[in-house]
Amino acid sequence: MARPKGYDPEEVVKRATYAFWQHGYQALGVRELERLTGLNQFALRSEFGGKEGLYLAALRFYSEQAISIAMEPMRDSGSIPEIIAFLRSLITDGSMTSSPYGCLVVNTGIENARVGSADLDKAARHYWDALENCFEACLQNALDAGRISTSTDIKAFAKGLVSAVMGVHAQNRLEGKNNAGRHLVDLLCEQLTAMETS
Amino acid sequence: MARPKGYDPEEVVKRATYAFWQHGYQALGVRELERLTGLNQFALRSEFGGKEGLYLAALRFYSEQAISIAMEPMRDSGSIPEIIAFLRSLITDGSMTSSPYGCLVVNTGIENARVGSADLDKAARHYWDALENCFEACLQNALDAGRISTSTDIKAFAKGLVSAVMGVHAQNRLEGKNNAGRHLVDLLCEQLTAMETS
DNA sequence: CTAATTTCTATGCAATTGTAGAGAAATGTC
DNA sequence: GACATTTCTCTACAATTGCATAGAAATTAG
Repeated sequence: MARPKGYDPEEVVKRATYAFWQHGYQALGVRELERLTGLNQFALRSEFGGKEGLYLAALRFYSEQAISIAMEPMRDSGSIPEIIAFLRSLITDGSMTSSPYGCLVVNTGIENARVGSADLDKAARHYWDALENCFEACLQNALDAGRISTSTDIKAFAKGLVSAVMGVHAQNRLEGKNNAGRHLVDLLCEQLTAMETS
Repeated sequence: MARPKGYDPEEVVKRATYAFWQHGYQALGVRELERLTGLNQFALRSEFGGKEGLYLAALRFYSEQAISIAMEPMRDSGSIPEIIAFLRSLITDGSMTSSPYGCLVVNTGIENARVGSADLDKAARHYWDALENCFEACLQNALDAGRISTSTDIKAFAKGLVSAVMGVHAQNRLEGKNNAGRHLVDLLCEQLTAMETS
């Protein structure tokens, strides 16, 4: 009935994600993007809605992956150890949240790419909200279990951890090493451990 | 002997700093840059070496200002309170280290602007080294005064604080509010205070 | 006033940007 | 094999990019 596509849409999104992750949005031209993803110019428009469309697809892919995989252990019955494990995963080989290129969502927000920022802002906000909720749930579980002080401001602490995660990603990207932010991770883990044992 | 310049070089660098700070490097075209700085096309080349040259001048200006002003209290006889004051300045109106646009050095590093990265990397590294040294000196002073535990790994802690500062700036830029990173600042200040009183 | 020197304005240029259109190519159905 | 449908390649286009050249303008020295 029709000519088959010469590419795998999923694979393309995956490759696009890594490409934007590494180079950013503006610095990556469509021709280089086509080369890196194996996409042709026509498909970039017809299937993904051009450079901007593919960028949004990449951002959603990254976000979904990170939320469904990296944050998963924290979601239901997580507590302090799960937070610590997540923080450690930010600087551990093999984790998708650990990269010499930092975090796509952080990079996107800082580059402030002049894309139609409506969908873009929404995707970014959704990501950080998910992370904050995970931290908050874990802290609440820890509090319910009597493992941390009842005087702890859980919401504020969760927000603080989110910013710290951004710091780890930023440090990783600035140094081009996926474990450059390890000292901040250590610092946070020590504080979490101290909260628990006191 | 010659026609006088129609602009104030210092003022131009100042305005360029704010412009790049806000818009980033790539997203800011030379024509808009000229408009925002009051510069003309000829002067941009002859006096500053084009867009890239002005960018480097802006980065140096920002760095020098921050190092000589914001970090100054930490430099000589600083201790824990001086670190706390610096961290608070990151989210305080009127401080040059507090901005809804984050930090020029962080933004630069993350955008990974494809400028001749030799000078650029050097400027950025110098900035973070200066900050790390300030933190380290303050912690050393605190340790020498017996105000914190001798088991504290001062160098590691200082490095962790630097990453945390990046996180505060990132959060500020992502939300477009100069105090968005306040929860991380609170978290760090609490930890520093706890270290001191224990 | 003239000349010399520097700065400014105007125009343009080669390169790149993202996008678009037209015909060729490749498939399944008849 | 012919057709319809979808995908792909090729070319091109308008816009923007940063940069550069040339002549005009403004200032001081003589």
